[in-house]
Amino acid sequence: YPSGRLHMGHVRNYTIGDALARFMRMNGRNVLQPMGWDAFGLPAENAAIENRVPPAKWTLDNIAHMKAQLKSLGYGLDWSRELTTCLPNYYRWNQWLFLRMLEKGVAYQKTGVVNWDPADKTVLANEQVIDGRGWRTGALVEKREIPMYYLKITAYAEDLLDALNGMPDWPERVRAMQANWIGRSEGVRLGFPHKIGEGGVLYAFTTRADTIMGVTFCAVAAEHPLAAYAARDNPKLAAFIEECKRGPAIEAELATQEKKGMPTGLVVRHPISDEPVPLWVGNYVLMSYGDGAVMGVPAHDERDFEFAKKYGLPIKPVIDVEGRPYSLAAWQPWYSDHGRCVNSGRYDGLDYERAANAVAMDLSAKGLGEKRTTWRLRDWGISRQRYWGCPIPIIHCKSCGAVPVPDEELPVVLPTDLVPDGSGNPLLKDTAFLNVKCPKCGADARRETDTMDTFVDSSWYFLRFACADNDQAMLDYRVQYWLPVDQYIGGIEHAILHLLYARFWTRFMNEMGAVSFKEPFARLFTQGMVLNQMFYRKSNAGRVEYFNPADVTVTTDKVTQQRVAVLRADGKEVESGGLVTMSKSKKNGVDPQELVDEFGADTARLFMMFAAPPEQTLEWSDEGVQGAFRFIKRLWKAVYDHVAQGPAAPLDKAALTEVQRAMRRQSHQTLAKVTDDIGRRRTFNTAIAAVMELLNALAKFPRGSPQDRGISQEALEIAVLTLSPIIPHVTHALWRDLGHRTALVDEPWLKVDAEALQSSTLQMVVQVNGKLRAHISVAVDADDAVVRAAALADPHVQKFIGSSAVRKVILVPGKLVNIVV
RNA sequence: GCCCGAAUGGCGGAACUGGUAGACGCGCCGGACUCAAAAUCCGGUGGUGGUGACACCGUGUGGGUUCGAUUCCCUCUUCGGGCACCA
Repeated sequence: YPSGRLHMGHVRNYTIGDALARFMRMNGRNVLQPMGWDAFGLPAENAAIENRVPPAKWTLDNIAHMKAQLKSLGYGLDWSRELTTCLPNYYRWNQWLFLRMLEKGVAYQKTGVVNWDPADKTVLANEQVIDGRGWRTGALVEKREIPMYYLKITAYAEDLLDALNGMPDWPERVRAMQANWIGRSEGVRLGFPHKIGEGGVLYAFTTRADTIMGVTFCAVAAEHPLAAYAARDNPKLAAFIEECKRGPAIEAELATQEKKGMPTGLVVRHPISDEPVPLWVGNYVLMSYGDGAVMGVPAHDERDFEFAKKYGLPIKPVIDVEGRPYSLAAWQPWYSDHGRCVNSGRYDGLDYERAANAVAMDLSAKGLGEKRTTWRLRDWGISRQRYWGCPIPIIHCKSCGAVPVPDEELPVVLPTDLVPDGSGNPLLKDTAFLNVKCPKCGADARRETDTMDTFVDSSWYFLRFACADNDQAMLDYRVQYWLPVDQYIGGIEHAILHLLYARFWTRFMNEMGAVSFKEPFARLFTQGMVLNQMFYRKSNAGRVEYFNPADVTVTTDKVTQQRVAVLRADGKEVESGGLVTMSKSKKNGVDPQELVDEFGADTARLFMMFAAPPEQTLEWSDEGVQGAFRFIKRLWKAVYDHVAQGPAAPLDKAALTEVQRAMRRQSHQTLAKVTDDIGRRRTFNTAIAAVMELLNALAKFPRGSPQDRGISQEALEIAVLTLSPIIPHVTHALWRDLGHRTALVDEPWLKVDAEALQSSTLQMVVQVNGKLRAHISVAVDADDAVVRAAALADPHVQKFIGSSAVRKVILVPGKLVNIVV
């Protein structure tokens, strides 16, 4: 996202990618490393409001600046394929594909709920709602229901879930998160018949049909039709329903709010016993999951238990968990474990599976339910009531309704000169954009002013890199050559939404025959976040302002021992928000430019790769930058000291001393380790450490004889070549200085000399009762008896054995001997 | 609240498949060089006790499995990511 300047997260991401690209290239692969700008979105509108500049200008200026920064870091990017999602030559294909989705019924219209700021008269993103108030106005945010477009990702839920099993090159944690997000639940849908209104059946989904005889109430969501019916002549209930509807739209807040409910005064009938069951409205029941209703079994569900306790509803235990006594006083976690049915009539004695099957069969015989699979995943709402996004290609006509824009009239071009002021979508005031003729009947009509979620832009951009120059089609034959992406690199924060949307989108394109594959990313690497301190102030009205940590001083109060953060500009206190991801909106990003200016791109790259393993969260600190810089200087000096003595003679491998053989062994061990660390493990930090060790060893190595010089030459070549993916500039120069005429970037990766790795002895450790007591040196081909004898013979080992009897000797070949006494 | 991770010296981290805890770097301490400082180079550096050899303790907490646990299992704590309109 072109936020303005690169931050350390970018440097981390692109250095991993560039180092891998260079490594793969040297290993003979044809590598395409592209770059593009996810250029629509909220920050541009916020900047526009603040600076009174059109989002287009702000965005394109940022792109120019950041492109220069990327170039200064020396990334090997193919700029001929550069993409910018806010330009019509890209987003026209969003519109084109959206129309295809409409035709297939994959895109459809229904109402959805949005955050409404009554002061600014505008829709707010979740990020812009803080403690229920608008972040600019501080006004209490309301919920509004409006028509929106949705994409039917739920139709792909099963395939999206099942395919995760065939993706071994995705991190386990990401697959687990996606599987849980899709959330397949096997259970029973059961009906509670009732005579409310014209009568009917209240349906609810449960994964615990075995507890059905423990139902003591039913609860529906505030949006449920039965709730609305019950509220018709019950003002208190109507008020409660309104309160629920105004409540939070964010799941995290919904799940942590106090559980509240109110009886409707109505009853439904238990589907098995036909007994009356009171019907409640509960703020913890989600209309978007299952049927918007739950059966209340307080004895075996923690939420229901809390709810029943609070409102004095009966609690009826119906599951016996290994004979453990049930107490009504307080919830015990094992109450929700599986067990055998009790107090359940004909189900008594059945275990979970048998009981659930029996209940499903009985319900099905009565026409009141059946087994069912329910998904947590919801359809993807893509409408945004916002200016800076891809226009949804729809025209609203009074007589024809919502009419798709004909393909030949695409793209619907977004005006680029508007300046939003924070109060509503400026497109609503742009008559040139707004007023059109209906494509069907020709009458005056109005253009759709909603734009698409920016996740749409990022759901297929990787495909477009293969054919960015094609202005006739969205994709072409070249996609087949390059895609799917061999190595995708992104932050762990994208584990669910972005990656799931891209997988869904690729499936739709596969169905259309546009691509031959269903999974867009063969290998996924999730880099850890770069964190920094975050500071903010909140006004009385609820407005929030963030401050750059560089402008804040943190001290510890001598009296209270509490840490106090003060903004240097005005000397007044700010609140600490702890360690969070670097982001533009929180103003806590660190610009790598200073690092590049002071130490150069190689130092910035080396330091970032050395600081931590790339998958791990990294708390930002520039301590240690000097170390990276120092190491590059040491490498430079080592090469120059070496070449100052003239060209090295070729090695005679047959006539090496023990010291020379050891040096050669380390050189090739280092080459093997770096190859494995980059090629397989992607642990650049340990690869760099290995080369540092090699250089340390070389510094102690004699350099008198021609053979010594030949070994030094080889060691330096290995060091320079293996570091080149990470620090390409310095190593390019040093490679030439070492006497090569070809550019290092075009050299093939070096091969390990197996002969150099050979050694006649190896070190083993000896433990007594699992504690390290001695090191022994044994011949590589020594058999177990010899190793065992050597271990027992060690005087230090003998001391610890003393007069005890040796009970057992455990021997791990090549590693250790453990003597148990 | 739910889902997914993480926790190792003063600091960043290493230990890849249950087998030498602390590689490598930063910082710090001592020394060399210098009129001096910086830079550079050499040596030391987990804690406790000991002149020393060495011993004991030590990987967030508490438990478990094992000849052996940073690594596996259970419990808890803290921190980070996600929770559908930040991207």
